[in-house]
Amino acid sequence: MEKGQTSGAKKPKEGGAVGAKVVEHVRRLIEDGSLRPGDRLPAERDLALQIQVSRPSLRSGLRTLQAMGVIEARQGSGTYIADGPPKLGDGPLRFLAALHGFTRDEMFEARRVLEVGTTGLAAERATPEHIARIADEVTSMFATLDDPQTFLVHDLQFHRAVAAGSGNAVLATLIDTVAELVFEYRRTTVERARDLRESAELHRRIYKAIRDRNPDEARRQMSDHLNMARMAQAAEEDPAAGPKETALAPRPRRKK
Amino acid sequence: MEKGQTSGAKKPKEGGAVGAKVVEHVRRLIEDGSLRPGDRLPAERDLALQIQVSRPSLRSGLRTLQAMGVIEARQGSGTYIADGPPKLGDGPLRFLAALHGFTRDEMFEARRVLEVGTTGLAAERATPEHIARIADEVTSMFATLDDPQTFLVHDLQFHRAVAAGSGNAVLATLIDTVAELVFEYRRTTVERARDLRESAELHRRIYKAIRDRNPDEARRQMSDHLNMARMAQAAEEDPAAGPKETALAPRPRRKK
DNA sequence: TTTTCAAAAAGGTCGGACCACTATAGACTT
DNA sequence: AAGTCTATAGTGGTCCGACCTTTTTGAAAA
Repeated sequence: MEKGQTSGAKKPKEGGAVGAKVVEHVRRLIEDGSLRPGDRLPAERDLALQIQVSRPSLRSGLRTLQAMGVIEARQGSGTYIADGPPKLGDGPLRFLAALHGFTRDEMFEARRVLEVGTTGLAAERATPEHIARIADEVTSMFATLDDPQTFLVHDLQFHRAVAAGSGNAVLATLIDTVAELVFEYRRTTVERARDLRESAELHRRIYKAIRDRNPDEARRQMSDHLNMARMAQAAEEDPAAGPKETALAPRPRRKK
Repeated sequence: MEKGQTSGAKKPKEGGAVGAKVVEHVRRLIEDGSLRPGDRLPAERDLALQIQVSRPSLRSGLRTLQAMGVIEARQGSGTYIADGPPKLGDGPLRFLAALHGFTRDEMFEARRVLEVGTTGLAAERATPEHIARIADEVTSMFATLDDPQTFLVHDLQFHRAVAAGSGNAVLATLIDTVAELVFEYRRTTVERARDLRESAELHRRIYKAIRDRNPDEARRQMSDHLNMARMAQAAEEDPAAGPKETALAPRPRRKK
């Protein structure tokens, strides 16, 4: 009470989240079409004035939007609405995996549920362009059998291409989120992989089923592939034997 | 260059994101077991010292974690690691829906792929406790046929309970994310609903199939239910006739 | 016309001060 | 002594203003 204040401190508008106000404002701009992917937002100093919040609070809200993958800030240039393919940041799932001890098997099972259904849809609806892209990835996989890291990239791209072939962006986004996490993890073990050729062959069969417009076969092949991949990864992790509690999150070490 | 600086300004450690440093630090604490759900983080001022960043930067990182649903800040008390059920904030998907124009049909299709597979798993593995909870929700639905809003809550709870019955937390999280968005939207139209009784009946059939350990039947019933729900919502939106481009995201109004 | 470079613009970071809410220890009442 | 109330310390929330780094851009120079 005795010390003076450098400048002014206003009254707190509502109770809590001024940052939320920013998110809400931007959401409205997007939902009513004023902002579209690729557009640039007003400068922070200007936007702060428009929304009637301070710049720190504005930045707080923008940071939230950034974490959600909605906007992208480029220093010196501006802040832009994300325009790439829909992306549900891999961060969240990764944290959830660490927090709740998601196991590798759970991740693969989730992929199986997602991708089996989606692959069936792709077999029904994929356009020739989609099918061509899927074929390209299969070819690339066969071409990189001796380079596990690159092989893995094309593996992921293959699954992305199939998901795109389903024509359902929601499913494609979900698959991408889960698959990316699995692949990121596998990147560290793939060097010990066996049977890259067999893996490529299984992908080829999925491709053929989609090309032949055979949803049931496509589903079956995708299911087989993911089961195989799950076991392969288990073997890579524990070359010895019995894979058991191998989780993405580590042992529960408690301090208290 | 000519004006004095109030206080100090350090050299920029690395290139860019100091906030990312915070996220990374917390991630490590979680992944190595030092922080577990429900734990309290050190006070911002202390944590900032530990990580060697300023408090604003620390808060920036914490805001990111908050957006990901990893932490929860309680004013006057502290910042805590989220402990509830895994939650992949609905925010992101909602924005993606607005940005990329996800349609209602796409959302329902994603749910169908996710929930049909998951329901099959639930029919195989649900414990008696899980089954009891599913039964409770069905009962509640029949008890609230005259209160659409409450009915809807139990509808959502039913699907959550089924997902929990699958024993797969990853799938449960994904379903929750998508379903919540769909329900949030439907909350605005459900007042015009017809046939709440028929909807309850369909849920009861899913429950029975799970109880009877009949995965195929459970899958079939869930698929039917979601198809029916999709059409029902279309009717609620457009009581007149032909449901067409009704999307979660609005018309593309462009300024330029 | 092309190249160069310095100013402007925009996001990133920082320190400090103050506000609002919570929880708790100590004082007061009973 | 037990219960209640209140002052206070602690913690997150907000704001300001200044400065840094990067990008962009337009004018000057070649």
